[in-house]
Amino acid sequence: MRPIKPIKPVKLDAKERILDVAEELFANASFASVSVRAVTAQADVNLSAVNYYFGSKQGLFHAVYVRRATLMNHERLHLLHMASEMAKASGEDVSLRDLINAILTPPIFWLYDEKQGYSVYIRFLARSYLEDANNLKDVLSQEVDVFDRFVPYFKKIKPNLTKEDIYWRIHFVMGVMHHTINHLHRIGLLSHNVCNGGDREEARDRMVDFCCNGF
Amino acid sequence: MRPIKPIKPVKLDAKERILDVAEELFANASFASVSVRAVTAQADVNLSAVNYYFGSKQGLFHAVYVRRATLMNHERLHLLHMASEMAKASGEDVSLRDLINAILTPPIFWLYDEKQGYSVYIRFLARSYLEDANNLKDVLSQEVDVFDRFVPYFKKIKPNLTKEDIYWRIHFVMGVMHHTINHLHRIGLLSHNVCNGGDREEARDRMVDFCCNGF
DNA sequence: TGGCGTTTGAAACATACGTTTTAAACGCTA
DNA sequence: TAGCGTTTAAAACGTATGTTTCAAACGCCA
Repeated sequence: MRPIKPIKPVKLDAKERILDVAEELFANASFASVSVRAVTAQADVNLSAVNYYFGSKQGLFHAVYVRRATLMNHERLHLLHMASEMAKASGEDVSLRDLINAILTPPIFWLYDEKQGYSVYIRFLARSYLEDANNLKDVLSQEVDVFDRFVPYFKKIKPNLTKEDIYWRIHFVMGVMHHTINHLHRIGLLSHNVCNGGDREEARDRMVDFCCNGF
Repeated sequence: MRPIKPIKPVKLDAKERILDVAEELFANASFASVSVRAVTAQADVNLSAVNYYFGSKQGLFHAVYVRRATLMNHERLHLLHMASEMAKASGEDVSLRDLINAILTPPIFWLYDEKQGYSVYIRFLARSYLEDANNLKDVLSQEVDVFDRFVPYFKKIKPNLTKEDIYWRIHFVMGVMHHTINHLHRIGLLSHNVCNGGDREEARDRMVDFCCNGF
């Protein structure tokens, strides 16, 4: 039933298409409930392609993760760096708001980014936190490294807090973020459609406000 | 180390044992990755029992939920009621801390309750938030009803907040809670074992502090 | 004790899954 | 064009799954 076949097929790489589809499906359902067949069918690719390119279903999952993992944490560190430079120039400390901003802005802005598929990735990432920890050891360790870079700044602003306090509060900030990401659509139900969560600046600012005060 | 064994074999109902095991397995892994066979084997029950008692695997999942669902929300409303009575007696408003407390204390205390299996249920509940929304329509609506009872109290304490503000902040409080429940073990990794998250009062108080300030 | 509704036991069924296999088709370089 | 490594195609394999079946065992009440 195909129409006239074009000379050059305007298709992305099969590998890339598989990653896109897998990202989307894994973002919306658990690892076990997403079948390789569903991925390959939706990516318009042969069933064996997944095992060919990625070795296994697990390999595919991991590949989806690593494709964009470091980029987001680099964005965080970049925001931290910029805030640090600005503060240095004006002779002040980095503000608490800057720190929270640097942690929350990349994921929440990605969440609303429809074009490049980052939105899907963020939901994928948030969901994958609940999968078996084996798949995600390197996910964790990378994020831990990033937050370690933030701790001294928190400590400088709030010298009376212990490291324990700071870790707990970073943990809560992550909680606000993950829950917002996973259940953003639910704010409508909770509020009887008073809130809609459609504006990324609003969501970001509300989260940042809440977390700054919480800290 | 049980004392003398009574004459009647002290086995729980098969039905109850299935629910206990399913609760535990569903708390630790996704719906699709938990097999009926794993449940029945661990519950020391025949394979067909699940379909006999609950009709289907989905039915079992739903039964696990409904077994303790209303109780927790009743505890929340009870705490709200008590705080309201105390406040009335002293002629004051219910404090913000009382409200946050009433929302967070039941789940977080259940989380640390080893004896009655409530701990497992709380993790089951938090995880089930990420499963397909179809299974959980009544979960949501019940929780929404409970929080609606809280809104007027928030409004009275913070009259300058809009309803929208309040719903967003309740949403964030839930985020802190769910993330803490799902990733409590992770606070150790994040903090390089500075924090351990072993004390329910500490966890509760830290969450309440954070959320009170955030509000 | 006898009878009957309820519960359990063991096996089988049909299906969906991840993975493997084998050969054909493709794309590039010599 | 010939040759060869890479990619795709289609089918099959073995296994695990949810569910059904049907007879045996049980528990209770007359």
